[in-house]
Amino acid sequence: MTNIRDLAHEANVSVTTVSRVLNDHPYVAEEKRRAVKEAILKLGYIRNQTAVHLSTGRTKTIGVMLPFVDHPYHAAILQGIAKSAFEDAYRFLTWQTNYFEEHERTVLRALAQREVDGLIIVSHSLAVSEILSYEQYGPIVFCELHEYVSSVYINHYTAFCKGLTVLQQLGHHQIGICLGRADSTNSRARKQAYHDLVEPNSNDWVYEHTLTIEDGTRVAEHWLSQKQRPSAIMTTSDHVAAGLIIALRKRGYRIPEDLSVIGFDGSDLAEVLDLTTIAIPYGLIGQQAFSLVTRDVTKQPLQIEIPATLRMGNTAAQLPSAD
Amino acid sequence: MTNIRDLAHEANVSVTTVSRVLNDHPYVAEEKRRAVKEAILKLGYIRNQTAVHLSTGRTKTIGVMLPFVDHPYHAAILQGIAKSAFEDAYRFLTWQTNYFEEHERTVLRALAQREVDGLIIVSHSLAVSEILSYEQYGPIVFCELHEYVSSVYINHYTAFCKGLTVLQQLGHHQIGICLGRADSTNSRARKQAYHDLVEPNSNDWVYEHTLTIEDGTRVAEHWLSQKQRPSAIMTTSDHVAAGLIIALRKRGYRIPEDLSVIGFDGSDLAEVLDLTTIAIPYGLIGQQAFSLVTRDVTKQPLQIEIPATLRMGNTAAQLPSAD
DNA sequence: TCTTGCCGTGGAACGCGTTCCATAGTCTAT
DNA sequence: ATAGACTATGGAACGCGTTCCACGGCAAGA
Repeated sequence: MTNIRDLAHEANVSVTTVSRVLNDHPYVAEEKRRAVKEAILKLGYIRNQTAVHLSTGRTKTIGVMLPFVDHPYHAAILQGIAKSAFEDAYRFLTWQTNYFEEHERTVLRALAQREVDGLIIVSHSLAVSEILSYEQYGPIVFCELHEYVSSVYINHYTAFCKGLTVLQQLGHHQIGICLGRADSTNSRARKQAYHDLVEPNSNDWVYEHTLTIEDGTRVAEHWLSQKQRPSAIMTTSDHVAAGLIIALRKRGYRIPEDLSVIGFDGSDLAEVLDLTTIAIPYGLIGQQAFSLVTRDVTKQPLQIEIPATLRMGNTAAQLPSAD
Repeated sequence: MTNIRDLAHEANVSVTTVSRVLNDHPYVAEEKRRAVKEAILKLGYIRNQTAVHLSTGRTKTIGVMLPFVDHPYHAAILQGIAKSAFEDAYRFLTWQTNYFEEHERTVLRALAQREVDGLIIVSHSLAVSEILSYEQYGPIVFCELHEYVSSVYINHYTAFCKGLTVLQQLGHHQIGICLGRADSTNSRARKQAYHDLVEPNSNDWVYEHTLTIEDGTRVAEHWLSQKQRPSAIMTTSDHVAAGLIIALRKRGYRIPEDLSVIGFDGSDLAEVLDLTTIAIPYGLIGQQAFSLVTRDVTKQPLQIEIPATLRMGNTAAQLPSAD
């Protein structure tokens, strides 16, 4: 493989000059610049990026930690990252952790080992403090809100409030909610919204550990088994809403007449099923996270809130008989 | 930053010995091994991977070229790649090309520049010959069938035949199909199946350029506008099927009574809508592609066919009035 | 006793681009 | 005329882990 020294020899210049030509530095006479370019063509030289990485101490690569690359929500964020990264001639490495702590540590180690210049943490199960102990090795950006830490986030409290308020405006008083992982930051915020706006004390209509379509069908079973049923449910995600709706329709129930349902995400699924949902611009989260992780390291942590908007479909309706 | 030479000094051994300890090579006295490990702890040494990459000439990283990271089909393949890569302590770089040729060339260049050891091409628009001209820099694996090239593929001909045959067995004679990109390898195979099994000559019921939910609604419009309508449509993807079905149901048509529809992919969407579909184990494609791209370079190209299976839902039914 | 062969260890080269520092010529401002 | 600034250019160190090669010691087989 021909290298920069071969080029220097061929073009009768120093390696420094070759490097300058390669990097479009000024201070190279036009004549020599041409000579180097000819040598590149003649010898079929191709820059070895690994050498550049070692030499510069940067890889122009950022790491992305997420639990599942093929969940619509995470894939959409990834899409935004991919877009921004490409525009800035950055690369990104993706790690799918399945929320396993040991897998997450692999990602952190990669940062320490200089495989990546920075990290975007889309979702995690490790303690934030453990993650932040790696900040000495490079910038870390979260896709959920943490104090004093760079983050791009959805305000799940206000987002859930939007959904709950609409249900109340439609006359619903008996409202349930679905939550995802029990102890996550997001779930806590959502639960808080529920307690503040709807049910200060009771958890009878809080359906936990729901994330997938199957979980949605489980919620349906649960709802069916209850003596006192909510007339509306604000769900974790469009997937859960879909599973819930499909399962109930199969049993002969009508949505929204028998149960109003609001999804969350604004995914394809919501479109197909004409779900009323809280739409989140996930691609934008990825783009903003990328811009945060690549910006000047010396700057203060920045927190960017991404807006959630209610999108009306036909799965949430006026309560037929107000009691 | 402490490096291997600092360690050698601290532990009173040579850098060679340190390297051996780091890599679990034999031929290191237990005593020295311990001394090195103590030095690592004491100095807080962390291996610099970029140096390893330069030194070994390998990055243990493979590149993935795909048009969109957030399309379910591609994300599912990515998921399989992520799983296998993690298991083998490999990394992967993803490039989202949007089918832009210049973006695709960026990926090829990355291989030549040794950023990655090999490439998985999930889908592409560049000519295969141009892509293969980069094979000298590392293994390239395709996720669609190409002669004499390592590929992991779905036999779209037989897969489509499965769907078409079922429709015929249900009594349908007037069958339409949806295709994706007009000139893609997959579309050609699917069209061939259609001409061989159903309509040797006519293209009246071949709906092209369909990929998304919106495209599905477009197909619905088209179908509605036709005097002679097919009684069944085999679609490009579950998304197209979903768009088509939803649009027709909105217009008051019944599926499958008025039109039988078969999807393709076996996605979440199919599950939700209870689509009859051709299910593809996309994760498996990713896993196999990974194992091909990382296996012994000297071996012959290998082609692995991934099976497609018909999954019955309730969107394809017996033709009510056989003519 | 001599030859192999294996264990253990280290020096030094290697992979390769970047960049600091020194040198020198040219031009402008004082 | 001279200090200072700018243009050009190259030598050599640097970043850092890997590995080839040489060498000494020791045990087993001939």
